[in-house]
Amino acid sequence: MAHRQGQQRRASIHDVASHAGVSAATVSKVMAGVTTVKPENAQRVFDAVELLGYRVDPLASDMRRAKRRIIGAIVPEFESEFFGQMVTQLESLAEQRGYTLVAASSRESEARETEILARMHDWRVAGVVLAPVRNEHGPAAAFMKVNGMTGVLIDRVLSDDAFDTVSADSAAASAEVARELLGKGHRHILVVGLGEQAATIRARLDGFRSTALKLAPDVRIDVVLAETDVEPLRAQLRDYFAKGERPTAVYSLFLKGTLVALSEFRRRGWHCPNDISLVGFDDAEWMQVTWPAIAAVVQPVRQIAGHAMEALFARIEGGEGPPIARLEPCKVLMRESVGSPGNGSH
Amino acid sequence: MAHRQGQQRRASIHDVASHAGVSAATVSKVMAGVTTVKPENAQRVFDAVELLGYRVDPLASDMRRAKRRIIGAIVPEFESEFFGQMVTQLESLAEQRGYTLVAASSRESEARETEILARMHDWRVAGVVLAPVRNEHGPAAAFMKVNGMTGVLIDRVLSDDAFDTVSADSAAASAEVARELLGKGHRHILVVGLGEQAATIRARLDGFRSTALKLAPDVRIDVVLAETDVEPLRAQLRDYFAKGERPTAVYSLFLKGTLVALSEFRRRGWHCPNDISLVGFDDAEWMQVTWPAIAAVVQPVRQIAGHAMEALFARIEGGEGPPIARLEPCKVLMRESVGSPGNGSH
DNA sequence: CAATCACGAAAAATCGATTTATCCATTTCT
DNA sequence: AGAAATGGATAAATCGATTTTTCGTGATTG
Repeated sequence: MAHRQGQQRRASIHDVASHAGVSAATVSKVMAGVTTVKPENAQRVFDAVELLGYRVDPLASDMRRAKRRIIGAIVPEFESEFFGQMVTQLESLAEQRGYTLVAASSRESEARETEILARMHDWRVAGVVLAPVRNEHGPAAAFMKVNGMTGVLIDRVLSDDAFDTVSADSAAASAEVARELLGKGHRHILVVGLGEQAATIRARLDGFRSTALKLAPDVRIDVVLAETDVEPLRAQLRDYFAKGERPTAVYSLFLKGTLVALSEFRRRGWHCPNDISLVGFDDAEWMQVTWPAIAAVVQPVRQIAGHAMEALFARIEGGEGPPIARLEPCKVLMRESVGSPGNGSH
Repeated sequence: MAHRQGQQRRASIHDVASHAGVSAATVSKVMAGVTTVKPENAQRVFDAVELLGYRVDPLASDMRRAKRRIIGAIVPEFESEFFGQMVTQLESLAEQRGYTLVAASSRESEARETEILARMHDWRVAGVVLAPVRNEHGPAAAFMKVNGMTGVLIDRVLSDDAFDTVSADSAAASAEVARELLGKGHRHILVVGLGEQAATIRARLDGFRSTALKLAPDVRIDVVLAETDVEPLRAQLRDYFAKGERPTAVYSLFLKGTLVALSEFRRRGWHCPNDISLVGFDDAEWMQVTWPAIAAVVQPVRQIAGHAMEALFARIEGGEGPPIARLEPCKVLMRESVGSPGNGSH
């Protein structure tokens, strides 16, 4: 761990200045690419920089600046494909603009979310992409407002009076799922979800229900909504089926719910789509290689990330005007896990 | 976006000092929790801090410090469950010690890896957890050495002469897979992998092959190794099967390979385990809810993260001694996708 | 030929803290 | 009583840059 090279102090602008025989101010100008420096001196500075392996110290450099070329990203978790792809996209887009993305996860805690935000504020980030734990009305968004931070809210949000928002058009996608399922003849459908993420889940549920009822007023829609965690949902679902309920299709409003549903089907020996149909919000790579392939609503991650960054940079560069709420269309992939009721063997 | 509060300049230590009627030095001491301050003055400082909403500016505060309470984490990608869980764990462990974790992804590029590392060095991180793209001999580890950075290498590494390493015991896990498959009677096995990640993939392949050959010298082991990307692997695999090769089991050395194998099986209408058996390195949540459940090697993410952070903090706190290479044991879950050859219908 | 400009570079102020050196009152010791 | 020690606070130096101001020199102009 101890190395000759590593021991010596990092070269400062003054070291470069004295090696090049100029003042620190001149070095600073050369590094900034200012043209009012005699080419000869500039060259000596470049040589000294090369020789000493000098790099501008961002801590010192940024101290006088109001904002740094850093974008903060806060997501509820890193463990899902969705947020993993989201952070990857955001990171790549930030890099393209010469910004550095600093990512952190709130791990589904609003308190942590606000703490991270405060820290990012201390770091003077130029802007923040926040995927709130719950919705746009939490303490984190409030903190951003009070402190005049620049930011964009994504995913579990609908619209806000202070920040631009970008999210998947959950309601429209749910409506399409409703059309598909009813079109196949389903008249008893179970919807499973997790309540905490209010904004999105509500949109998904309402979008589904209203469209379904419009198409077939006699349709029966059961809802199993857990408050916070996955395990209670599993228990509730187990109870539901244990009571003898036999919907012909299940629509899961989020990925974990799809997994829970599948594992319950498995436990009971039900196969898709013969015994029951299944559609889930959120696609995953594995869903197209399983038997059956699982039908899913694909969220447009790239579009959400792209428009979020576009909106954010527009604000960073001083863009004015009322906040814009974008809804990006989803794609619904009806795979083999969905069939018509009554084709099964039970 | 414009708010009264947000407009006004952030309070500095001097603002607090003048409000409290003391010097900036005194404020600094109070903030640092030094006891040699008259309680009365300390109280006035606290009041002023409260009133002005003062927070220490980390940029200024850290400027004189050699190291900041920041840990950098660099992973090859954010999109897999494995690295998602890893970053989550690392973040949580850093938080427990009062450090902030800054995560970034190299997106499978060694150049980017080194750039990120240089940036983190500029930020004076206290230490780095690096999951290198390829192995411990890349430019990133070299950079860390030259610059005397404190760090730990994880995942795609075996051991290093400068840094502690922590990774899954790929060889042992592969050996166990070999025992399981041979025990079930398999004598023609295909191993699929991606070559770039040299360190790990090689260990997995060698561990499998040596054990298999020891147990049954007559076993036939085919290997399909793609260089860099997934699509070439898919093509190679397709060719392999098209030639009429019919191994009775496939062992995939990494998650994406498992997906590729499954999708090829699907294309050809083969079912596990009747037509062919499948085991994959890397577990995922969905593998236990599909039909059949997919056998997998579970990497001990928590242990790897835990020991990596332990080792890192030991070094940060000045721990000396030669670098330690840890191998964490994996668990092999033999699920339904593995059976005995010849039980099938083809 | 003296006065004004332009150019390039250096000196000094600044950013917001921390830390060292100093200073002033008391209190304690001889 | 005078010297030394102590507690508590402040002034000043420092970290490593950027930015503003100042300065000197040579070129242009009235």
